[in-house]
Amino acid sequence: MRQGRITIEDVASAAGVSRQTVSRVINDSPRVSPAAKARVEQAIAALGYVPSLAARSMGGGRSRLVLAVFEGPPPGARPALPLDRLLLAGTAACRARGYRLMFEQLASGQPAAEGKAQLAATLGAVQPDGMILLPPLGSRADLRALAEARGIAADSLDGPQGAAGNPGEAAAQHLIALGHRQVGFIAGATDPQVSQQNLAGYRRALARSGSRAHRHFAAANAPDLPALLDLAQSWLVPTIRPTAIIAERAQTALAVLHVARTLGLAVPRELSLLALEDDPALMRSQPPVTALHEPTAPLFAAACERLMAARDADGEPADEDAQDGSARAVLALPLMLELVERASLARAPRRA
Amino acid sequence: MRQGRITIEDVASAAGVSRQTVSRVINDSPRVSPAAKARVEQAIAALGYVPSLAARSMGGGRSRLVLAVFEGPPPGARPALPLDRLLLAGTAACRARGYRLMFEQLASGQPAAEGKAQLAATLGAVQPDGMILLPPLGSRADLRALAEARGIAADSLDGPQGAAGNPGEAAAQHLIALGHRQVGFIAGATDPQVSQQNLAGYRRALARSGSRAHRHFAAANAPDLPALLDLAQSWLVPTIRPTAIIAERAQTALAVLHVARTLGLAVPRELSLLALEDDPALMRSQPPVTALHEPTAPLFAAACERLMAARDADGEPADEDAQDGSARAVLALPLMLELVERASLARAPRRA
DNA sequence: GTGAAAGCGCTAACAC
DNA sequence: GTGTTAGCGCTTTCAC
Repeated sequence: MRQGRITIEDVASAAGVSRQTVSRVINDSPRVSPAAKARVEQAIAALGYVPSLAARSMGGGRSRLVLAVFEGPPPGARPALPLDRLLLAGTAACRARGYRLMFEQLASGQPAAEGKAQLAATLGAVQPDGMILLPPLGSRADLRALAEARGIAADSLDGPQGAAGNPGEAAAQHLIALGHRQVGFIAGATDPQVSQQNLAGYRRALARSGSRAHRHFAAANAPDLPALLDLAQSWLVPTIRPTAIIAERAQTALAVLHVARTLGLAVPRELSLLALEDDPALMRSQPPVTALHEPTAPLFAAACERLMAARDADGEPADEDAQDGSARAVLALPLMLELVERASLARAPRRA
Repeated sequence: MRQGRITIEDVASAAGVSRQTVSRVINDSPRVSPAAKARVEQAIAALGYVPSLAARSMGGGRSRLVLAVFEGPPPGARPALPLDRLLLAGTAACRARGYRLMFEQLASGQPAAEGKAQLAATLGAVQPDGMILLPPLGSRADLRALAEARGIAADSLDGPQGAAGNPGEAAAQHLIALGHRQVGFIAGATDPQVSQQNLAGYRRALARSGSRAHRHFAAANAPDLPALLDLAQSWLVPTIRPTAIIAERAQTALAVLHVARTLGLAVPRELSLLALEDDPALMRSQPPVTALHEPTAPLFAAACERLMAARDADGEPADEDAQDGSARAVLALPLMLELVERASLARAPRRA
């Protein structure tokens, strides 16, 4: 049993009011006289009172908890999600509104039914006010139903609809719009499925534009550094070479950049570079490399916000973040992608 | 208010017992007749009953929550901690015992008093059963005191004592023990302070051995890829060159490996390579690169275990993880470091 | 072995 | 505006 935990009752008697009034103050209900409010607030500060989450949850039916559900990585592999950033962004967003974030990991290989059972147990135990299905769980209607049955709001990063786009396709389109025909693509995403989709999207975009570059300048697998350098070399040395390259990984883009510089190819004048993953290192390279990626962490924070706002049914959103010098733009339709414009993109040179 | 939430009462009446008996079953207390236990368990399964965390917390004074406290990264920087792995390992460890993990981020630049106040508020609200101070917070006695005052067990990755070692020094010693004199070091850790310490440790070890290599083969800052390749080149081409190189980052080790191969230097026969960070990519390189690092995630999971075991005061530890082919060894004194032995280390060649 | 009673700290619904 | 009364779903303590 907790030691001399100070409760709402202590505050009440210290302030000479009933505990209900104290409750009203901490929930800033409008119907409290300024005088009483002041006394209560002072007592709270003096005693260092903090309301218990568990008690509030029991009493009021609101747990002030948001549950983030994700699919764990297959054993030995790295997670496909930037969990560290999600954790940072999510806890911050929740804190700002007095909520707390909890993560639930569903085993990856697991049959759907098992994951469902596990989630059901967690929802029952934790009783979060809201649940966020992280990719690729956003499409799991069964999990959504689970929440709905319990009166728990569910959301995902794709927004309520689930209209995620294809980064590979968008990137290719963007480059094509800049006049490029010879556009290369180097895969390497953590999740091979994601790579598949990006590659397919890239191919579609190029085919639509009438280019055939995707037959020569598409690398499907994730080579290690030596292979990567060789690959870039083999693409960039010949006269007929890509004028733009899309790299799924930031590291890959950096490696290509290195090769280009070695060969005396000017970036972006003679070669445009676009990464499908953002990373601080892209900012510090020479020149800084532009990235087009799904802004997972911000989307996650936004989802947290949505859930909390829905519960609280009030307006005031939390604070927003600062800038870092790169130009950022969220691409319009058909997808939620962020283009972090730096200095590695240019119109295609006259003769490719 | 939650819909038709099924409670312990529902289970009790379904099983024809008092709710007390149900409580005994879910807490597996010994004093329940097998018959009653069976009926209750069946009712639980039939109804899909899950005890509410909040209610248990209120009733019993145990929240079954573990709080992990970490210092957030400075804005724009990446976290020094492998938060993603911590999240994975921690949630798994806690799950296994029916606990849940929560993270608390203390702003990095923040004055100590503010962080303390924030943590105090969180401890009050969440009332975790245990708290883990992640590096470098493990040394903050004030935060520990906060927990103690509330009867909350505190722990950190260094163990109760705080006897962390110096990976840079240990790595250098290990290589020296293998006969190397010309040992190089390339920094690049996320946290510059960590780099400083590793570098210092490396210098100490070399100085002790009488080598002067640290005057020529120590790179203090984290160069980008091109600079890195140049650096490796400049070290490895001359006749007097390192026979072993320590790299703080896995990526760095890989880059050096590439340069060595380009130059026709056999790894590990002519050049040993040791990374101070582990990464799946090290496993897949040619040859696989050995790593010596603080096994943060396992240590974290162990800390969770310790806290939960202390609370539960029972013996049974949770399941342990599997292997992946690399040989692992936890170095004895004076530090908690894990040597993931792969194939990039050998005794120094006859003439350096 | 089992049950009845009390209480954990809070909020919702009503009084006043 | 403020206080009073009920619970929320569990565990504890103590009877039986």
